[in-house]
Parts: sequence; C-alpha cells; structure tokens
Amino acid sequence: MEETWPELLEAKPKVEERALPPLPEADKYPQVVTRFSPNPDCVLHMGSARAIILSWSYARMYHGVFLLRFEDTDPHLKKPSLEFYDSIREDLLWLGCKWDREYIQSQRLGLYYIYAKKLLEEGKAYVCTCQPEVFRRKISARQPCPCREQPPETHLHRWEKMLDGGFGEGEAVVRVKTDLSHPNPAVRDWPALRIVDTGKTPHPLVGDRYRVWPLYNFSSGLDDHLLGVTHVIRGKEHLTNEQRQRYLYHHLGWDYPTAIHYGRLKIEGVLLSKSKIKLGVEQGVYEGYSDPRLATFAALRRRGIKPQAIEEMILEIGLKPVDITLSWDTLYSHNRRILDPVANRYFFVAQPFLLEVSGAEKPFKAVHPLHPEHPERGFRAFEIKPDKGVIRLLVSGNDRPLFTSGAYLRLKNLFNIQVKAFQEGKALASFTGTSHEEAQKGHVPIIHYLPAASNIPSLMVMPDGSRIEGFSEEACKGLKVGEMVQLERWGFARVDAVAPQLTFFYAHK
RNA sequence: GCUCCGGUAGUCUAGUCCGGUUAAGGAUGAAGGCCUCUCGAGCCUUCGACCCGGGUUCAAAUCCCGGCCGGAGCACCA
Repeated sequence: MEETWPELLEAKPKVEERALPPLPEADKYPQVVTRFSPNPDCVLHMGSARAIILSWSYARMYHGVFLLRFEDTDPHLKKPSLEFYDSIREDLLWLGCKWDREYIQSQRLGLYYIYAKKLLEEGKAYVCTCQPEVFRRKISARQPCPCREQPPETHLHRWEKMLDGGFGEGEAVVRVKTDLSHPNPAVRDWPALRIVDTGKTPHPLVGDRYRVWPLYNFSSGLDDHLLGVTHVIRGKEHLTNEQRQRYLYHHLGWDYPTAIHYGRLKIEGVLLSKSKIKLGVEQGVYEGYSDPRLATFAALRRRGIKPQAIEEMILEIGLKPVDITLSWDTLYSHNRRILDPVANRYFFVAQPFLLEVSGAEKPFKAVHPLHPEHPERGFRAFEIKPDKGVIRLLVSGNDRPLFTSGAYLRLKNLFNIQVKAFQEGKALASFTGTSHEEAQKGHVPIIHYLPAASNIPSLMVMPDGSRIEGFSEEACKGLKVGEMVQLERWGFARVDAVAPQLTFFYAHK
C-alpha cells in the first residue's frame, strides 16, 4: 500500500486555500490601486475587516498599491482623536496589511478648496444659504432652490464669505449640481462642503486653521481620483454615494473607479457600533478598547486570535453584497488550526478543590510533554511526594461531578485512584495502581491536577469578561507575555501578564 | 413612504453569467464512533439548504414574471 499509493497516505490539506475571485475590471488599469479610508474617531473592529483585508489582498494579488487614507474631515460630530491615528496604524500592521502610502485628509483641505472654486466658477456647484427644510421641500418636488439659479459670481462671492467667516456654522453649504429629476431624492444636489466652528471644536491635527470642511462625498470622491484609486471596496451603505459622486466625476471629466460594495458584517452576540463602543469605554462599562467582550482588533489580539485566522475567514466570505452574521465558532476553528501546532500544553486547575490520595507510599514523578506531537520540545515534570502516606493534589472544580464515591479516575501520566468520599470540600481517594493500560481498559476518565504544594496562583479572563481564579503548574513560570498556550482539557489562552499575577486571556476551546 | 440591493442547511460559502456532468459540493456546528494518557488535534459516520407561486423547456438553484421576506440609503456623519 505504502509503496503503490504513497500519496493516499499523505495528509491532504484540510481546507483548500480558497482563492479570491478575480477583481472586476482589473485589466482596465495599468496598476491596481486600493485604499482603506477610516475615520480616526475610534479604534478599528471586525466591521472593518472586510474593507481592510479585501483591499489589501487584491492590491497584493495584482501587484498593486494599497493606500491608507485617514478621513478626518468632521471636527464636530465624528471628531477624530489623536490616539486613534496610531491605533489604526497598529491594527493594520498587526493584521499584516502594510500600506504603501499614507494620506490624511485634514492636510489636504487646500486641494479641496481648489476644486470647490473651480466647480463654482463653472456653474457646476453653488453655495446654498437655504434653511435645510426649505431646501428639502424644494428638492423633493424636483425644483431648484433659489440659490441654484444665481450666477457663478454670486456663488464665488458667497464662497469667499464662507472662507473668511462672513457666514456662520450652518448658514451656507456648497452643493454639487446633479439631475434634479434623479429618482432618488437623496442624490439630488448633495452637499459638498460646510462650515464648522473650529473655534469651538478644534481639529486634533489642524486646530482652528480651517472653518470650511468637505463632506464625505466631496473629499473622498476627489481623493479617489487624485490618488489614482482604481478599485473602491466598501460597504453597501455607500451605494448611493457612488450615484452622488458620479456627478462630481462627470463635472470634472473624470472616470469613476470600479466600485465594489459588500454587505454588512455582524458577529453573533457582539455590538459593532463605534459610537456604542466608545460610549461603553468612556462610561467604564468596558475596561478599555481591548476588553474581551468587544470585537475590536485590540481585544481579539489580546485574546490570542491570530490575524491569519481573521484573514482566512474574510477571504472565505468574499465580497458578496449580502449581509452576513459571522459565528465565533468559525473564527475559533481557523484560529485553533493555527494555534494547535505551536501552543505548548500546561495544566491549569480552575476553582480547585483538594484531593487526598492515600495508599501511595512512595514519591512519584509525573512527566508530560510540552506538546504531544512534538516530544522534541521537551517535558514538564511534577515531583509528587506523600506526606504521612497521603498525597495532596488540586483538582479543577469543573471535574467535581466525576468525584462520586466508588468512581475510578486516572490522573494523567501519574496513577489511578478510586474515589472514597467527598467531604468538607475535599475529595478522598485511594491509590489503585499506576497502570495506564488498566485505566484504558476500564474506560476510566483521565483528568489533570496539580501538586497542592507547588503551583502558581493564576487568573483566567474569559471572553464574557468574567474572571476565574485558579492555579497553573510550576513550568508556567517560564511563560512570556503574549505567548499562546493550551491549558489541557480547558482551552487555548494567551498569557496577558506574568506579574503581579500570572494572567491568561481565554481564546477558545 | 421614496430609491436601491439581495434571498442556497443554525452560521459562512461553491454552483447562478453560458439551464443538464452534483442524489446541490465544502467549511463550521451538533450527534455518534475510532485513535490519542487533554474535553485539543487527527480519522470515519450521521444530521441539515436551493424563500414561495406561476411560466419557458425534454430538463431550472440556475432564464422570465408575480409575490413574500431581509438589508442599505434618504445628514451641513463617514
């Protein structure tokens, strides 16, 4: 068999690497350019994973360019904050999505002004001073507001007034002309630039230097062309923005890039709302942005979810325009496949109780491999000595149901016992032999344990934020922060701290 | 309400463009078994889906029409 069909015996790859579908219209451009354009008003979370990973992967797949562009043009409602520029860069790097060039829109306002003025001059945009309700009424009736009819000179004059403070916040807005009879009222004569009183709400990067700020469709629309973006990959909430921006492109004689709109991404049982995450952190509901209950990249990182697992899952999902609800199980399964070969094994007993074994007169040494498939990595060993004929061990509280009197158990790599009783919070048992074979024959459950005399008090932080006290084995002294381990019969966890107390963040089973 | 988009197992996905090669494939999950001195990994088995109704056709998940359901947008947010 081995000789005839060696390939049949080879382990075949579990999951075939699913290639991304070809990028539409990739051959239309000399070089593919994609971008990720976050607002630095919060940390990144799984909701952005699609935009980041798809944009980056396609750029790489086509030997193109991936841009990072901070869209920090709202100093008021979605106010950017200095810390988030850096946290976003950090998250991207962690995800393995390094960008080729970086842009910050708040540094580019002068550029946007040039195009605003040009459109005003050419009668393709106008400065509207109507009350919002008045404008809305006119526009929904497919009628021009009074401002629209004014000559370019008037608008140029109003534009100057916007820039030099002649208009206050909310008193004037630049609108891009569109087809007034467009079926969707939302695209008709959309607003392009507005006034923000940065004296009151200064921008973290440019302070109060500017008072006229572009809106999303204007700055993003201009930049996509100006920076040579060929493929815009974003959520389907931007579908109507494409309609709006096409008018801008038409006015300027540009071709609109290829736009791909994917569906919204949810994760079961988790909120992915930036504003709610921010609020929760500010109010102390969450312990910072890496609180294990959150699906921020910071939190996933802290729990030991590997970026490759996220990437694999996102690539699997692709770019369909349907909304999807991801399951943690799928993510965990990807992560486990990555972790299992690398994570060394240790014992951790959660909320333990004492087990006293009598009848074992001599000292024992239990030897466990650091990894069952990799004996070359070495072993951990427990020295276990009886004290006046009794061996004292700690056993995980989860295993309490196994301790019914008369039950047989095997202590892994140590010996077999029979439970006598459980009283006063501790289990009493008697030594019945060391034979593993015997235990196997009797289908005796195998459990883990710790010497009561030597162990390390530890803390386990669970995904729901709860904390479980417990003890880990002495060998855990050598662990470093960030290391991934598998706590046998418990699950995978990341070492989050070694002092003052050894602390694990639970990843998954 | 208006303007769009979409509906394959619990979840994710392949197939839909160019109708038959598939008794609708894979992953995840659940249940069971084998193996393993972990409840992990590995191996095997089982469970489970084309939103509904018409039409076209020898043949429809795939094409057409209608309905139903779900989602997004309708900001001087991004």
